[in-house]
Amino acid sequence: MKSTTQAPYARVKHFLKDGLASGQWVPGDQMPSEAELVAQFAVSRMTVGRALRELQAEGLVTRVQGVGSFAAHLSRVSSTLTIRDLHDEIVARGHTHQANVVLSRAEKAGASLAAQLGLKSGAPVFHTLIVHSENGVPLQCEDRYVNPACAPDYLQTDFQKTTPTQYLLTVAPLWEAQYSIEAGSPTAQEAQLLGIGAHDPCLIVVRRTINRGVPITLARLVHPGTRYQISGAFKP
Amino acid sequence: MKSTTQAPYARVKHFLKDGLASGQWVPGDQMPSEAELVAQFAVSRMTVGRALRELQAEGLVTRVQGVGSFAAHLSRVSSTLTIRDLHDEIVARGHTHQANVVLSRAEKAGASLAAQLGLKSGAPVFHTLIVHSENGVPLQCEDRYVNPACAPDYLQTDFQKTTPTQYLLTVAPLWEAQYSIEAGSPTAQEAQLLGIGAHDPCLIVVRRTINRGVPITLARLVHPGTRYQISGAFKP
DNA sequence: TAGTGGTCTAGACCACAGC
DNA sequence: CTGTGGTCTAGACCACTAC
Repeated sequence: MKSTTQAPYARVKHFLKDGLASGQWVPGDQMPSEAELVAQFAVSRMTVGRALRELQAEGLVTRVQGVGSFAAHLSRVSSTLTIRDLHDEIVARGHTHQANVVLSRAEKAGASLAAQLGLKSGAPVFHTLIVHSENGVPLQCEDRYVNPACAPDYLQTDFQKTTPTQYLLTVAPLWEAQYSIEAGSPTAQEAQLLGIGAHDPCLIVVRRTINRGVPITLARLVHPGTRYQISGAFKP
Repeated sequence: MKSTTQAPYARVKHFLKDGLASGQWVPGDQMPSEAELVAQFAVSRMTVGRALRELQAEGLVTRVQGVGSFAAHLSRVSSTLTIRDLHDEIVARGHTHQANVVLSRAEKAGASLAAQLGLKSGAPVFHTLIVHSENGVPLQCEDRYVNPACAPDYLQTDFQKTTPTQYLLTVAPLWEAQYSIEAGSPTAQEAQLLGIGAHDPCLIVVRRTINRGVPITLARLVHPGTRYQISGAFKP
């Protein structure tokens, strides 16, 4: 497929996208029906159907069976937030990554933690505290609890070579995650480990990962506000 | 389509998803070819093609023409970050939203700002500073610059009723955005407007919006760390 | 050459909404 | 009833990769 000769479904898709971008159809407007597009572009219904289905998946079009296709209301603009493994992220920048394992042991879960990992209060959990550095500068303090049932060999991992995220992806593909991102102050220990002041702003990501309904891990990732940011783009 | 009787393409898709979730295919493994799935499920190639194409769009499968389909490496886990309009977000929680317009005027753009908005240095830009409150509590300080060419009537908007985001969506659908999220301290003015201490951690989102290659607006959104967080989920 | 994915067609049946 | 989208089929041609 040459770049100058797009596939028919792509031509239909771009035609509709252009119309949306130029305001030809404003949110709520009814868009051409599949039959109209079939006639206009002299293609089969499968082809225009694919174009519309992909636009729907991208959130640009709303379709209702028996009614029609409509320009979507874009009051919610969704972007793609990519949570990369920190090791990959650092290496991709051409820098060196170093992990300092502060703590790695089994503990008894408190009530709150047990609830979040789907365990009974007092059940054993794995706990690691690792400081990740980029070119020697502390970038993230990773405080993580792991459900032993999902990763019995977790504590035997050499976290200097394999990040917990990488290891956990091998034992259980990541199929569901809840996260929250907020700004806050580090704990006294975190401030010391990261080499920052007790009141320096930090970007804190809390992430809970679940595989097939079973909670795997709960992580609190603390980053110095001056050294780390999350960035991304929204491109329809 | 009954919930107990899935569409064929969905059955194929779930079969492959289950296999990936259970580790039947680990990242890098070759998955069944279209022809094999056609035989196994007794469906047409279009149907298995759709299943595989959607899995590819979800980032779970990598496909290479002439080679095959493979379980994707999930080192990058992408989630969907939804940037909702703050007004909608507050109203959705059943709370009241109030906007306090601190500043609304035209200014001359400095070099850096002009560059980011694609203007000449010294060209006029619209500048608004609005404090958004939820149930009377300041939640966001919105410092925004707007390209006058894209929204000539911007300053005539009643920001008590319509947020800048809502207005800008009407004059130009949002087609591209770059954002960064970081933790930092507020400026002295922001601290005062938000009613927080000068060193309280804040979640700062900087967003630049572009429509059809033309920069529309640049916004700095400062939120008190104790009152605001971004949350979301990753669900394949 | 054989196997893979990428795409298209022409028609079909169904479910649903509105008149 | 008509018009809409939701889905499927059976076969086809092409481009690419590997051998």
